[in-house]
Amino acid sequence: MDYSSRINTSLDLNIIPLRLHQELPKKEVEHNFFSLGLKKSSVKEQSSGALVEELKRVSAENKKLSEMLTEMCENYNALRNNLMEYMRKNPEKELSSSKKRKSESSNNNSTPMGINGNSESSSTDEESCKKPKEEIKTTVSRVYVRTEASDTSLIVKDGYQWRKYGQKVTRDNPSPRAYFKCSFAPSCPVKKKVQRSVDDQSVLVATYEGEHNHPHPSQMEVTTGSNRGVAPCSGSLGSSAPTVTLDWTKSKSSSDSKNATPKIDAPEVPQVLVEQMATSLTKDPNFRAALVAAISGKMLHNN
DNA sequence: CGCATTTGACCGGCGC
DNA sequence: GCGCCGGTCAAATGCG
Repeated sequence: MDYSSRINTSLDLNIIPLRLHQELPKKEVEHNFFSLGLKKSSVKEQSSGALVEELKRVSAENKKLSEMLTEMCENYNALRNNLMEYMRKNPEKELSSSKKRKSESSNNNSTPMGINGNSESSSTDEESCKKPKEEIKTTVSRVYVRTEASDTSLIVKDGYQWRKYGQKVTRDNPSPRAYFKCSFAPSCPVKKKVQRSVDDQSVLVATYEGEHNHPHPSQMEVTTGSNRGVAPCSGSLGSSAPTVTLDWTKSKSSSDSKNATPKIDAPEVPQVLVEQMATSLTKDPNFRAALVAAISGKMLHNN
């Protein structure tokens, strides 16, 4: 439940070796990395020994991080189960501050979670009896994407190509909602709606409807790093529910096992969390510097 | 010139 | 039946 009291999620794990972090500015680390080969052997041995030491430490920290991640996932699952239980018991107590249209509330019935974007069609158990039309098997998933706050475009780069066909200002959100169809339409029936979050203007909420019936068109593009500008939104959106951003552009690199099906279905949460952690780590310049130092040490050690 | 985007009009469902 | 609202259409516009 209260992660913060049990787990330090700040990633401040002393992963960065103090020596590198404090004594050596980043530039100096890089400089050493490139000049290591020119140093005398004694210095080399000394520094490589220290680096091996640090490498061990980093490995230990990595292990610790993995354990924390596991625990966090367990806590998350427990929380989710509790919420599901609660919602099952109080189905009519939606967070309906403003009365929404029936169709919408039925579609979004499973989405307060935000995660598990699978929402695996609104036609699961309880809602199916409401409207005959709902039986159309459209899978609805919701994805949160953090963008630059100044970025006014409602573009979510998920690798697919979309054609915008409309934009509306809805009642419950002052920011406009953009409507997109898959550019493979009409053969591909997938639509998506993109709107800024009411709570956090820097977060785009993309709602996907349907499943692509064609392969991912940008397998090539993604490898060239076309995911700039889309950063995963870790943490919670608002305070009501834990939310997870699904960064579709990373689906290629995440795991080849599930790469075969470019479906809308959200990957299971632990995988997402792992990716978010990895992203956070790789974005950290200090971590990168330490990594560079560790790798160089390893290389020297092998030579 | 062709294609994508914009934007106001229109449609249909829902609540009163 | 009427008005509100979300969603879609399609003509106008912009861009390469």
